[in-house]
Amino acid sequence: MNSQYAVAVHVLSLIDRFPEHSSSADMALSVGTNPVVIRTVAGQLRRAGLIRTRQGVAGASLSRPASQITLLDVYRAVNGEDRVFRLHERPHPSCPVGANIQATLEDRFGRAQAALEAELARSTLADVTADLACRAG
Amino acid sequence: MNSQYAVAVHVLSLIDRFPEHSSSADMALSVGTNPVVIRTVAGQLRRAGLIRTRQGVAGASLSRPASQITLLDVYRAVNGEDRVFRLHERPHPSCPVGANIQATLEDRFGRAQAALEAELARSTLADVTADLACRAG
DNA sequence: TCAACATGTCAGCAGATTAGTGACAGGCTG
DNA sequence: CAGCCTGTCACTAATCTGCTGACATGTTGA
Repeated sequence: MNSQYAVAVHVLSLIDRFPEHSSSADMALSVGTNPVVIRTVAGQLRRAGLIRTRQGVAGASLSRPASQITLLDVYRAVNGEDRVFRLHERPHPSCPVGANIQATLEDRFGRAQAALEAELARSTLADVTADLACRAG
Repeated sequence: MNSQYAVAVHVLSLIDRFPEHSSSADMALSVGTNPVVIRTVAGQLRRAGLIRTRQGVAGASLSRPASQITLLDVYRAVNGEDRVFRLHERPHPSCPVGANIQATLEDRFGRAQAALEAELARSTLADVTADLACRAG
């Protein structure tokens, strides 16, 4: 898993708390990376319908309230259909184990993925920014 | 996540069901890879205390019953302390968001990781091999 | 004893992934 | 129209991934 997910949550938190400083240059300072990286992540969030941006105009805004954006939404926006666990590619079809291991693993790994996503769905962006405000004192 | 985890479960299933064909060469055939890959994964499983091997002697054996080896044990054997989600490295310490985002994400991502691991702990190697036997008919 | 074979481990390779960066087309605003 | 912004591309360097040859070391049976 690349760190784009963490960057995406960071970016959304900035847009929620400091919309007046949500240009790619400003957010790049807070995230500690290049503005192009911010614009790339913002593009994924925009295509997922989580934020609104306008070419040529600094800043971004949330498409819906922070309380209605879950960490699962962000995960899907950044990760697409990728799963946490990967299968090996070429198990031997003539071996009783090799012939069936992929289906079995897909089942078990799928349950783990579902548990992960269910937990992500329990946190919203509002929870995150409330937590940030609490920590900032 | 690399596919070593899937390979590790495959290897353990082979050792459980066909211990007489658990040389690195035989298992490499079933997994569809090079024997060195099998020996590397087997080394991780051995260091984690899940299997026993002897240098110079073909084959491996489980260190304890398959019903007492969970998929979480295998995950930890192969993955060490690595977590599914990565944080970005250099958030800005002077920004209220940047200064606290890592702690917040560590908390939320940690819960998701815990949910994932709890689900993995619910499956044992015995469950996997039973499933394989069922599918093989 | 020794030939044959096995494991354990390392080094190196090619291809994919990751993060960062410069460049620039195109849009907005005063 | 000057200046600034976003969206996107191409390129680089570093890292990761899977595979493979090589070889030291241990075991076994003749």
